[in-house]
Amino acid sequence: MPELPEVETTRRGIKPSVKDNRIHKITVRQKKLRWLVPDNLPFMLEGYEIRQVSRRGKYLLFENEMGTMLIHLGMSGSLRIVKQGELPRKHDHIDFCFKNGLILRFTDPRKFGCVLWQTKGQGIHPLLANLGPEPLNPNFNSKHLFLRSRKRSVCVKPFIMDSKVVVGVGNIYASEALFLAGISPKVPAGKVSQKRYQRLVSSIKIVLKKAIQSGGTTLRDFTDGNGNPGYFKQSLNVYGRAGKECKLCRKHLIEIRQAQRSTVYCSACQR
DNA sequence: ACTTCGACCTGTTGGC
DNA sequence: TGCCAACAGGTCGAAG
Repeated sequence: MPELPEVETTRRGIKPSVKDNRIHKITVRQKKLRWLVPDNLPFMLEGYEIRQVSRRGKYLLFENEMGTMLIHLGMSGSLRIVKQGELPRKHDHIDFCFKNGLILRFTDPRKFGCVLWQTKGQGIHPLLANLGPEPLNPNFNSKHLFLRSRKRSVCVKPFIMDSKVVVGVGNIYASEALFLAGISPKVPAGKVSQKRYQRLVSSIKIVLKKAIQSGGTTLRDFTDGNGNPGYFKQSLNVYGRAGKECKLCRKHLIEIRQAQRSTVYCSACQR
């Protein structure tokens, strides 16, 4: 479900209901997620206020005086604010009940997401330790991509989807950014010039910013934490449009598979 | 150090 | 209409 724009949209949606509010009670109905939900989670969160709601890549970070809870939404996860009394459905795995009467509800049919805890003073969490730069930060630039890609034979699309290279660029926005940059997803990362990486960096930033402004991409059921869908789907040029006409040259868009993921691109506009 | 691939799950879709 | 394989917004960790 979520790439960076959807995670960021979720963060902005839930933050007003969560930040500076005190957790009263946590209910874990399913602790078998990608990793087991730690048993000490209630002990670390109940009775404390959430001081900050931030994001690193696709991880949402909830900070209190004891440490930080990490939530990843995987492929099908979501977080939303519900009113007290709203009954949990089949895949509603965790409720964070706040003193203000609202509930932060974690849902994840496929259970690829995770909810973890990092105690303050224990250093950086291993899952965050080797992440690349944030794509919207200045340290994500053409020099970074150029240097990291030298002598890499992997194709440029899976390369920019590697979270050690840059975080937050998933299958939708990698495809879209490569289209905007006019770069074929099949080019080996190590053969792309720094000049072309400059175009790619700009495209990634533009696509992500625009998607965030649109409230993310709702393909099936993504909403922002308060039930509102995202409107970026109508801006997609290639993702989900295999066989349709390229919006620039009207040639039919091609679909291939790279690293077990589908890639759609225009063989005329992307070289 | 890099590359490839299986694994983790459930729900939806498309072809027959 | 029904069945079943293929596929879906992610990414870790093992094996080569």
